[in-house]
Amino acid sequence: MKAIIYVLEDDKSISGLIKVALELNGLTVKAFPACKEFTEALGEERPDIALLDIMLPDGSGLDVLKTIKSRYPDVWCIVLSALGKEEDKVNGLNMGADDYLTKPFSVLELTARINSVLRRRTRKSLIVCGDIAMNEETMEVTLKGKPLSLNRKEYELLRFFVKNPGKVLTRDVLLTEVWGYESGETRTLDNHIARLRKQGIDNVETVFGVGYKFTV
Amino acid sequence: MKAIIYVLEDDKSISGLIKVALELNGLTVKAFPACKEFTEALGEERPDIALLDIMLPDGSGLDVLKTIKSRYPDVWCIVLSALGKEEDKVNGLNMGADDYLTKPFSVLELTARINSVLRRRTRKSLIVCGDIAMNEETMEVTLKGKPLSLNRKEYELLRFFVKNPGKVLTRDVLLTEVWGYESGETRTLDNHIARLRKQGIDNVETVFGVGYKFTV
DNA sequence: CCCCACTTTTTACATTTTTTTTACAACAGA
DNA sequence: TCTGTTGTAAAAAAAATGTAAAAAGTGGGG
Repeated sequence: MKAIIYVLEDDKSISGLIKVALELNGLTVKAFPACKEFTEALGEERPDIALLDIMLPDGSGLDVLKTIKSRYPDVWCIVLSALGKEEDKVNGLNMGADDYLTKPFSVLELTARINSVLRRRTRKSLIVCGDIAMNEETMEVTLKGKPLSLNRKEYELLRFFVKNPGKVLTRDVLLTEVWGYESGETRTLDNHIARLRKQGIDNVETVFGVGYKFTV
Repeated sequence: MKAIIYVLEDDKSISGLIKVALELNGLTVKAFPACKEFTEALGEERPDIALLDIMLPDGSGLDVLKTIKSRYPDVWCIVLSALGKEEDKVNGLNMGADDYLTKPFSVLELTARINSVLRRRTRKSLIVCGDIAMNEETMEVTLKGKPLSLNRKEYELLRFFVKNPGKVLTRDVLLTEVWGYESGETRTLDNHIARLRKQGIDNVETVFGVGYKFTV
C-alpha cells in the first residue's frame, strides 16, 4: 500500500515541487492550499504523514496540527517553518509536532526524512498483542491466526485498545481519541464494543462507571 | 522515573552546555567524549534517548548509532551534524536515526524536541502506601500483593485515604471530597467503609464523633 | 443523479451493577 | 442509664451498560 502524504502549503511553487519529488519516490501526495480544504480531506482519510506550513491564508497550521493529533495521534506531522522563525519550531514541537523543516529545505533532505519515518512505520507496522495481530498497512487483523473482517471504526477502536493494553480507558478518552467527539451521551461506543466481542475478541473488560480495559 | 539521556560529543563545551540545560529540565544526562566509553556504558544501561555527534576522535558516531539500534531498537537517536554537512544527516537518517540537529543548535530547541519524544513515551503512576499498591493507569489495587476488586466509589474512597495517610478525615471532608456532597446525614460513607474492611483493609480506624483515619 | 449495499449512529428498552436509603442493632462516652 | 454515633444487612433507587432494530449517513456503479 502506498503511503499517503498530505501537504498544507499555500505557495503553489513549493507544494508542486514537493509533490513531484515525493511522487517520484512512489508516494501518494495530496496538496492543499488552505486549512479548510485540508481539514475537510482529513475527515475522510487518514494520511501517513502531514507536512504543515504555518502561515496560511485562512489560519494557522498549528491549529491544523492540533486537529490532526486529536483525531489521528499517530500521524507523523512535520512542520515547515520559515527561516529564522525559531519560535514556530518550538511551538510546533510543543504542540505535538514530530519534526520540522526550515524553509528553504533541500528535496534530498525531505525525502530522506520521509523515508526514515516510513521505514520506522514499516518496522512496526505489524502490531501484535496477545492473540491479536494487526497489519497497519493492509488493515488485516487476525485473532489466533484466523482472519477477522473489521470495518473502519471497529478497526480503529481495536487499534487504540491494542496500543494501550492494560490501561483503563475512559469512555471520554475513547470517544475523543477514536471518534474525535468532544464528549457525549451515546451508545455508539457500546455498540462497537459489542461488535468486537461478537467477533470473538473476549479481552475487552468493562470497568463499570469508568470505561473499558483491554487485557493482554 | 527520570529519563536517561546519553550524549556522545568530544567537544566539552558543547556537551557541558547540553548537560546543564537538560539537567535543569529534570533529566539524567551522561556525556561521553568518545565512542569507546559510550559503547561500554551502553552495555550496562539502556538510555531513553541518545544524542550522537558524528566525528569523534576514535571513530564515527554512525557506527555507534548502528550498535545502539541493533541492541535497543527503540532508543530514540538524535544525530548532531555539523553545519553544511548535509550528507551526514541523510546518512544518519538512512541508517536508522530518528532525528537530527544541526550544530550550532539552540538549547531551547533541543529541550523542546526531547520533551516531545518523552511525552510520547508512557509512564505509569503507582501509589504505594503500606500494604496497599494502587496503579492509577490500570486501576488495579493490591493488598499484600493480592489483587482486590474494587468498584469505582470504593476505589476513589481508598485513593483518598491512601493520599492522606495518618490524617483524621472528618465525615464532611470525605463526603465533599469523594462524593461531592455539600454535607449530609447518611449511612453511605459507613457502608463504603464497611465494604473496604470486608475486603481485608483493616487500617481504617474509626474516630468516634469525628470521622476516620487511615493508618500506615 | 439515483439506487443499492454497506457502515455508523441513534433509539428504545432490557438487564446488570452500583450506590443510596432504610431500619435497626450494637456501641462509646458522659 | 441515656443519648447520639457507628455498623450492617437488606431493600430501594439510581446509574451504567448490553443489544437489537430502525434511522441516518457514505460511497460506488450504472
